[in-house]
Amino acid sequence: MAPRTDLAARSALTRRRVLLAAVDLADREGLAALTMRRLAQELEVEAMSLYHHVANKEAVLDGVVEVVVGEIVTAVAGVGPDPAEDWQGALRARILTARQVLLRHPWAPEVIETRTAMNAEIVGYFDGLLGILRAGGFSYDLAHHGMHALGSRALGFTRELFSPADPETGGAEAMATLEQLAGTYPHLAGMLADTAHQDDGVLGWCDDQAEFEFALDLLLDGLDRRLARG
Amino acid sequence: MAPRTDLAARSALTRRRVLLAAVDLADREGLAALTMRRLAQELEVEAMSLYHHVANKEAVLDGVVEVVVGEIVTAVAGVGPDPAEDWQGALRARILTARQVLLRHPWAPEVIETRTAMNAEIVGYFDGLLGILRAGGFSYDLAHHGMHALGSRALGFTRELFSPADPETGGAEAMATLEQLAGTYPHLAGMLADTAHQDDGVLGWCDDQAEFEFALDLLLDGLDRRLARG
DNA sequence: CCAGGCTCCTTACGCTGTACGGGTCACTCC
DNA sequence: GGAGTGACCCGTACAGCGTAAGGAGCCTGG
Repeated sequence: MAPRTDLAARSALTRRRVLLAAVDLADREGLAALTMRRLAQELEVEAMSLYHHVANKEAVLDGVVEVVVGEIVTAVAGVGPDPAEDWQGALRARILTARQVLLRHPWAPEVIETRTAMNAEIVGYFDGLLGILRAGGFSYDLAHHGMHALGSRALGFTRELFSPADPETGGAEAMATLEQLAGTYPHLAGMLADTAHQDDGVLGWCDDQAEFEFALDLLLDGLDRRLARG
Repeated sequence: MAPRTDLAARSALTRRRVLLAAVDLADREGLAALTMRRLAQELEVEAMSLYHHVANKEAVLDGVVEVVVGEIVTAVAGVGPDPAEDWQGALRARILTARQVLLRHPWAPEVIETRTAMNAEIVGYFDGLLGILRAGGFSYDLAHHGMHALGSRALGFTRELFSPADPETGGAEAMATLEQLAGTYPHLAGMLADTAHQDDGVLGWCDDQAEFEFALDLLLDGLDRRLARG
């Protein structure tokens, strides 16, 4: 029964549409909600229908990374100074732009880190970064080391260790366990006491953006010295 | 039926025994094999019995991190020079020792990065690192930035982006896709050509240990300059 | 002696990814 | 024009996951 004239209305599934829906779903409801059934539901389709456009769930995850990195590639196009004159500035601008994109997809780092193969978008992005270093006078060897040293930071993210799921109560919680153990952890207690009065007090004192830039500049400076050293 | 005199023989389940078995299982068969049923089977027990010693699977994962970091804490005890005289050497020695421990548990980084709360072992380890920086003359503020900059490297690991599951064929595979796209990715192609003749050729040219130390020294040097700068 | 509480087991539920076997459409080619 | 062909989608089913609920045997304290 049920005349399926709605086929056109649903405008036909494509790999692209599946992947965009997956990104959208993860953005709205988190990575855990990204299941094949839920994704299919989002596209008003049955789960098994997805398998005609993607090989399996891994392929979906590969695909969403492709989409997100595509966003990055688009966003970084043309930003920053001329690398031949200021490679540090050029690299810095690109990486901070990439970070802005990833802040819109907080689930993406977790997915990216579980990928084992590159895709065209990623390779292209890295090739661009490498081009900046080369324009700045880097040897292939030093550039290679530099890219490794940047690691995931090159894509604009670093995974914070033990960041509480709920920053609201998480900070206070960590604070409490720390205070009651101040005797056994003198240095942490000291650091806490030192920074407590200059900020709001809880572990929310860590400014992600500032820490990211601090570490990035540390690395860029270090690379610059290696470059000057020859 | 089945007289259960074997209770003593199985020497009674404890939280500790569960966690050690979990670490052992992950070491032997990988993280994917670490399921509640499989773990129970390892301990010659039914899955639900585990829940009398651990709250749930998350608690198991918290626990294995605790065990692994415990190994690290034991391993780093007393290694390296006196931090008051050589904080860089002291920090370096500790971190490289931690790395050795984690190389024995290749699945651990993935678990560690998904934890949201600290445990006593971790806090203790970090307090020790902080102590080294303080002995080296760091302000609490700079030490804090430094710890963030080190990130997971402080525990001896960094997650490589897109490292192939099978390094054997993975490198050659990446190589192949790269070669055929040399035109569109000139810098990567150039780097490949440059390094190909000085090593075995495939992407196995990346020496993890060397890259880790390069980046670590970059950061330590950078911190030293910030320290000297005041 | 026996009540209570650990420990452990059995069963079952809802969820996951996905293999398999269709059914229905748009199109192509004789 | 009618038959075939392939793309697309669905329904059902299975094995495996984490874990809630309840029951059985043993150890210990009153």
